[in-house]
Amino acid sequence: MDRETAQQEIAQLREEINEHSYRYYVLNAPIISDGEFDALMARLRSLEAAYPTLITPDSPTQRVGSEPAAGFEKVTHPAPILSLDKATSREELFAWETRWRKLAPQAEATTYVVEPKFDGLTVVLHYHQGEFVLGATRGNGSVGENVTANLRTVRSLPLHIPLLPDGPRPPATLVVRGEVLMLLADFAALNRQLADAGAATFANPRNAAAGSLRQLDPRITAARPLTLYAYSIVSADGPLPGTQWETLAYLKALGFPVAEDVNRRLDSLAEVAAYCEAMHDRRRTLPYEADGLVIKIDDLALQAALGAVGGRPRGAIAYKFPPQEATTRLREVEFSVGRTGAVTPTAILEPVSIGGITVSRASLHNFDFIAERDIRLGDVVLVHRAGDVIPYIVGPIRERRDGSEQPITPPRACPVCGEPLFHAEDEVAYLCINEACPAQQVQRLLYFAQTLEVEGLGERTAEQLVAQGLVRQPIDLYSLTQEDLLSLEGFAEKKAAKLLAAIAASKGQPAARVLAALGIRGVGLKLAQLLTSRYPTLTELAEADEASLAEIEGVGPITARTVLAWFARPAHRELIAELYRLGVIAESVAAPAAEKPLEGLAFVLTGTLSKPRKQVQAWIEAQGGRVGGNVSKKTSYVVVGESPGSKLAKAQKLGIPILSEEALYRLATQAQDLP
DNA sequence: CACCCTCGAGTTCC
DNA sequence: CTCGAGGGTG
Repeated sequence: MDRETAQQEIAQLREEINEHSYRYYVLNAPIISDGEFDALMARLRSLEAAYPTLITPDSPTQRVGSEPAAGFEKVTHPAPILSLDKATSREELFAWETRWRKLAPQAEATTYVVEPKFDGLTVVLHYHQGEFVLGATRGNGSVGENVTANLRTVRSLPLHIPLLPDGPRPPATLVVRGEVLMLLADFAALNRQLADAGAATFANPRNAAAGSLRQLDPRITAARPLTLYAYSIVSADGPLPGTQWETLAYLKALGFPVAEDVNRRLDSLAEVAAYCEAMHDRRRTLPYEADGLVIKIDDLALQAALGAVGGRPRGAIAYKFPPQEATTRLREVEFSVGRTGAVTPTAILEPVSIGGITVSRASLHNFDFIAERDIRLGDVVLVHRAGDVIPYIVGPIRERRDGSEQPITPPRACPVCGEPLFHAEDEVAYLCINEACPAQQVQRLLYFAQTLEVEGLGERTAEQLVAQGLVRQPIDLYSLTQEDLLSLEGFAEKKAAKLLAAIAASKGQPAARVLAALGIRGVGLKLAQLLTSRYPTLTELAEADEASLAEIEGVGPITARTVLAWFARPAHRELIAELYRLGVIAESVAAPAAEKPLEGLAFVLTGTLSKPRKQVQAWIEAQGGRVGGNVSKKTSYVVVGESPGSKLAKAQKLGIPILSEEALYRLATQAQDLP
């Protein structure tokens, strides 16, 4: 191939690749597969390798990052980046409207634009004749740093505009403001990758984005999954839209990603306030972190006329969501003993309100978790709510130490029974290995009752039954009498009869369920089903040998050994026999081979469904499908209910098909009709 | 042997 | 929801 032909093909490839990137990153509607896209890139790379002089800085291959810079140059922004006034309530929003209306009594416009307040880094992007020539960080608002080389590696940043040939012609010079951030799914993947490599992880997506953008070596930035959203035009030589809403549309037409999922134009502040409040719950379904919303007067001329006071523009305001994290003091650490004997540390916190609820406890998971984060007694710790629900300790605020903080060490003895704890070298957990430990007896009983769905047997009752010596192991439940129960505090005839009935009703269960209820380490419902699919009765299972157990798909040598060790004990064999004798385990009846329309499909459920999630899960499994906890490449469908969680975002990112609950039921019936 | 995925176990608050 | 462990895979 001669140079000229190569040059033509290179130009064509670049155009194609840019168009497909735009469709993928900005329009979210790719028209070719990832594989085809990679092939185009590979072809371009090989041509450029053959003709290195044809490589230009705006080539899509150059997003991989160039040589490291010695430091960042300073860049003076064409207009200072101001910070916004804040509002945390509907009242403060209305106060803001009253304020600006006083200054512009003639104004009739009541139209506002609401946009996400991204938790990322503000960047200023300069284009000359449609080419991206300079990109800077916010810095102190007036002077930022030149991070052009790093920004070039951000996939969703247009290197030249417009991206589509039929887009509007850009002005000769154009300065755009936007936000660089890391999507939550990308952040999680990056942290997993860093952790696996033994490197330090980032505390949050914002730090990850900041750390990635401020790398002196752009090749590192290139390997980090950064994303851009644009939201305003700082300057341009030529006519510009007169409203914020049109500006957003114009930016999109030029090829910039805009946050269409959140952006709204609303006709009154009452609607704005309602939208803000509705976003409290919706924020966690966003693919990125946002700590609030930005509200701007749509009319840009009016915005400009209102000016700024104290470095804050009057024509816009930031609405902050109620915080989902807070700092508080770690007062104490409590140690609990689970049914397996594992000792779990729990932080007792100075009560603090996070996102509307008061948090006073949080799991510390294990002692490695404490050591990794260097969490100490008396520390002020940062607490957030994982998935906006479960309190999670992010780590200590080291700056707030006064030297009185004490290290947290694993106890030597079981906090409940006092026996020495066992810590295997290659395991994280500290275990109480005393089987008679009351804590374990209680937890095992609870687990058994829960697995067999014995209603009315809660923690308090379980504790009493064990403390009174009425129940040592779960099977003792079946010999409880009315009299026994009446001796317990809070039990009168009605409650006692109810519990006895519930215990009796728990008989006649499939072998798998009872096997799971026994609480053999590592054997839950799934594993129990695997085991009983090969050995339908527990008596047969007890006779199996290690090798044949480990042959079962999904059962490995370790699980096989644990199971066998359990069945090797005479007391346990006795227990199995007794469970059959009492009828707790039903004599196995071969289930009729049902139609399995969802065979081989993997589902993940998110949001509130019309029926309890468990019920939907059971139904899917009855149809032959599997239900997983998190979305991965292997997930076939994500079933979405009301106010879905982060799984929806992940599914969209991975391109996993989304089903409504109704569509799920339809899927099963349609499949049944297939030949 | 390093990855990715699934499962089990423990957990919070109302 | 998070974390660890076990199992399977390239």
